[in-house]
Amino acid sequence: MTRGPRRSVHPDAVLDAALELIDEGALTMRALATRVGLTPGALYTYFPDRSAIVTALADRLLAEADLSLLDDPSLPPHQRVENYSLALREVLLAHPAAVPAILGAAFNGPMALRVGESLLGVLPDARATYTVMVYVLGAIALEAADLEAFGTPPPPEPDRVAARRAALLIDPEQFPRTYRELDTIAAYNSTGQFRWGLHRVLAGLSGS
Amino acid sequence: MTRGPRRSVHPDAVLDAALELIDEGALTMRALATRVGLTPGALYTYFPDRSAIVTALADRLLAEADLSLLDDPSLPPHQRVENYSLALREVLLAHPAAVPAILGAAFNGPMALRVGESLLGVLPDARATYTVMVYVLGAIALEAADLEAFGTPPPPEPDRVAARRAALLIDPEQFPRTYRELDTIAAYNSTGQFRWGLHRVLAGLSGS
DNA sequence: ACCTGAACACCGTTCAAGT
DNA sequence: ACCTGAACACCGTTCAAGT
Repeated sequence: MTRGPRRSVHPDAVLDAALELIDEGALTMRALATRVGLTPGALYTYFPDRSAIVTALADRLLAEADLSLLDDPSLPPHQRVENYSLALREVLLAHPAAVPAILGAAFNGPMALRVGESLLGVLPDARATYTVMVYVLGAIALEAADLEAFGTPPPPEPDRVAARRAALLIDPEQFPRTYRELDTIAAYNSTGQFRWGLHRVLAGLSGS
Repeated sequence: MTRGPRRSVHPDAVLDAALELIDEGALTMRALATRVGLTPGALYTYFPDRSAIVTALADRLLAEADLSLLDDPSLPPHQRVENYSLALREVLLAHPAAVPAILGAAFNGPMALRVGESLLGVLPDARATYTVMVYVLGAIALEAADLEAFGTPPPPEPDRVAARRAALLIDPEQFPRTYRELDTIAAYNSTGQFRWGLHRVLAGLSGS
């Protein structure tokens, strides 16, 4: 019974443009309006305010990670969690500037609910589920912050690790333990470290 | 040989005022200048720009958690990590609005380096150290985001858990597992969940 | 060096008026 | 309902000029 669209642009097109602008470094209502061919005031018939756009965007980004990775019955539970976590990490790190919004806003959104429900099907109890979410989102948040320091698009991971290693100038007298671990520290923000930590976390949750 | 101060206010006083304004909900250069009795432009003789203020503030906040908790030789390593983590959590959750800045900025700061060095004295290897930092900072970030939804000062933890529980209206048909765990989910942002998860993470790291 | 006053180039949001 | 044009009340930052 709904009539044809009266809007000149689809709300999803607004979110597309918003994500582009976040990736480019600055999401403003004025730039967003220009990009979709509207006047700033017109955006307020699509979303009540700027924060509603960011929230909607965060939830949509969360939806891009394939949730069915958690359901594959042919794989052991920990493998499913790892597969989904890696997928989520990839999706979110493709848009590092949007990550802070996700931690703040979207984990109350509708998609976050679905993620939680699926995770509960794989892990022993709710506390374990939350512990994994904390680790995965925490790692992604720290990586995203670091990633923003590089250009856009950022150089590949090995180059980033090498650049970080070269930038770490540590006084061995003052920070002897740090100095000894510089190679590992330079690789903190890497897929390898992410997986290593996730394995340890899951191991700890199994023994409970 | 340095002469007496020529500045009308100490840089630390600028940071004090900046933290107040963050806690009140909005740190602007203009409000900050007014609070310390200056004109906005004068702030730029103290800090090169707004982000430098936020970075300095984040590092100072990090310094408020007692690092010596990690060194106490009379306690087992895991107990020391827990004591410090709880102290850091308390310091940061007292200023939830400042937490995003800490994740983004300060973990390259001078104080972050000292935290890392001390942690390396307690935990087996650098990868384990980072895994703990990810868990602790991730949990604090998620809790801080939630805490900002409450007033200032926020109600005590049990009241917050109860309020969250009452707000969780879940369809048992669509989200059966979530529905079954509502009490636990309402307590995600609590000292108990934080400690439980930290114990599991540390257990996982011991077995490596 | 530190600070003021004033300006520049922006913001998010509102709202009467048009279609 | 959707949109424009214009305004309101802000921003961070710069800079000549004063001390």
